[in-house]
Amino acid sequence: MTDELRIFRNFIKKNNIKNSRSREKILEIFLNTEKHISIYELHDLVKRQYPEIGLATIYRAMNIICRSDLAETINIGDGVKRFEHKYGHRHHDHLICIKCGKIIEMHNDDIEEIQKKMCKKFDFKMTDHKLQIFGYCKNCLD
Amino acid sequence: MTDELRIFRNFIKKNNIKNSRSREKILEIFLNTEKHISIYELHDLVKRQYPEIGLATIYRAMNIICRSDLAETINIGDGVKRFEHKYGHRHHDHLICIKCGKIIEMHNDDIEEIQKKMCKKFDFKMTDHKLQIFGYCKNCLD
DNA sequence: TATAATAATGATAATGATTTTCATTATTAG
DNA sequence: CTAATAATGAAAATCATTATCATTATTATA
Ligand SMILES: [Mn+2]
Ligand SMILES: [Mn+2]
Ligand SMILES: [Zn+2]
Ligand SMILES: [Zn+2]
Repeated sequence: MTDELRIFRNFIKKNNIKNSRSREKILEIFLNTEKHISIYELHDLVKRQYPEIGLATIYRAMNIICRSDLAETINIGDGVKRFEHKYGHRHHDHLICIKCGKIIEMHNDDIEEIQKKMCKKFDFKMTDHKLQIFGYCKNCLD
Repeated sequence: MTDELRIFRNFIKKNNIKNSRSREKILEIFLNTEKHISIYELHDLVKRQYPEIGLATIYRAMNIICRSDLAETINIGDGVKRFEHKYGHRHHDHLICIKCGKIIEMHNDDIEEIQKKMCKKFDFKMTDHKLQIFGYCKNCLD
């Protein structure tokens, strides 16, 4: 059994949620993609193997998967939530190509440090942050 | 006439848009608030002086005001776009209190510099970026 | 294993922000 | 002043997401 499945089942047990075949299939398919994936795209993927699974079930499953800390959402401002793996992936920021939609992941410790410093300056207790850089990726520069 | 009104009328002229009383009133009221304001809130404000102005007109006006670079949108992830002044306000990032909704503005040149460096590293041509830090403001810490 | 309690499901309706449509009104060039 | 056309408000449409509800699946326990 994978770490992720173990974590998921633990979360299910701890929260008086019942097990469900569908939900574990959704988790499996989500974990097998490396995209920043929307509900709609994930539903499409899931339907290929399990055509009977409805959209609402994907919403409900991804909600629980996020609460179990296996996924988190990103919002690039186009009105659609996307999901990415959280387990085994350290915090990172995103470079988002406004032409092709490509999302590049990056991390920089200095930025993180300065952020903390700025929070201290404003007596602000940070719980989370997101840095998104919009522009053109390598391939989309003429 | 204010700088802003001049810029606005120039933009109107350059883009074959007709002048409109309502639109300039919306602009005026928007410029008189210093909040990060939603369409709904702005409509409420506008209705006090001009009860006949409809919601769609606020949407249409703010869209043009943004295109004229007098305003820009921020999206703090609650599904509602907010607008803030752009003219005469340099770029800044936001600390967003997840309890009371307060938005603190901050700017740090080092962060901006590192961002540019990271873009170079990935051959990415930045057009825009946003950094949002979520947490608790001074007043909301117990 | 059978059963009762209850959570999960899919279809569909509801919601909320935003956009579009359309008939009417306002602006503007000539 | 008039014709052309953009702007308007009301209402309908759209789109992502959430809630509802009757049915099905899971699970604890008798
Ligand atoms: Mn990512
Ligand atoms: Mn601001
Ligand atoms: Zn690209
Ligand atoms: Zn606060």
